[in-house]
Amino acid sequence: MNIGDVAERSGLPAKTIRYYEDIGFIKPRRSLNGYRHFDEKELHKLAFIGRARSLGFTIEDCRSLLALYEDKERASADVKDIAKQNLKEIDAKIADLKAMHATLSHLIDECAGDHRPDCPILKNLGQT
Amino acid sequence: MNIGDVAERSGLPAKTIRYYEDIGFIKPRRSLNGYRHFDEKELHKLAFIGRARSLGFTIEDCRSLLALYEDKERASADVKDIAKQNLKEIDAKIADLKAMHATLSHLIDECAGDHRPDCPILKNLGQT
DNA sequence: CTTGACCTTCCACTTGCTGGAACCCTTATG
DNA sequence: CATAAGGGTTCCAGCAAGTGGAAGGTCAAG
Repeated sequence: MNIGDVAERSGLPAKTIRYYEDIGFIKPRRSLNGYRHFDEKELHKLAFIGRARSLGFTIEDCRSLLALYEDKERASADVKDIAKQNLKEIDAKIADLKAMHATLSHLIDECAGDHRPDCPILKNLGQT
Repeated sequence: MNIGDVAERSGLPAKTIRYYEDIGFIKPRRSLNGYRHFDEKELHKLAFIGRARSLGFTIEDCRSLLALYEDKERASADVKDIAKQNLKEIDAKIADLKAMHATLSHLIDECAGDHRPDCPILKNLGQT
């Protein structure tokens, strides 16, 4: 497979795949013409990374998960720890966003939103 | 005020304040020794930006909000539009994070988390 | 006089890509 | 055979929104 096929099958842009090679996730062989040549295993690995990324795992998380994935001896507890840590971060982000939501929607409700210059949103932001 | 005082009173790191000068939010005068010299107005502006940023407004949003803030003729509707757009983005982020949360906590629940190598989290990520 | 706390500038790095330029390779068509 | 389209390659730059650090100037106290 060339990079375009892998891009299509993994759902990742070709640029991203080259980037993932740069940072050492994959090491595809090269054809005589210099093109990257991917096998199923690498496609699989890229798809794995793509799914992990879409679940909010960082690149470094992916590195750990991949290592665990390829280590037949690893304990599921190690993986669970990473996932749990990730879940905690997700929870924190949700809490933050909810607080923002509350403040902002309160301000929006109070704002007349007409042509008059009086605006509680700016008033609030400007409070020293 | 020197930058340290402003940093303390605004809650922004000095580095960030210099950065905000770089991108044109403020133009503090300089003392003879080259130190930045801030007045209350600039402190106020920085605090305004800090609050807006903590509500999730981007730097570009802040630029618009500041312009509106300093324009006595502006209609509150303009401000409300920016805030509403922001709220929409917050909602979308919350929805995304909730979806991640659901998937991940489901996987975590299914994972034994012991020393055995069988792990549903990796199994799921590896599904081609 | 020296120490330590400030301040200055500038450059590099972060995260996770993305865009573009300039160029090479392959295949199909006029 | 020329050429054009549509792959591929490299490298360089940039995004947001700062953060870290080096190298150096300034100021007040002991």
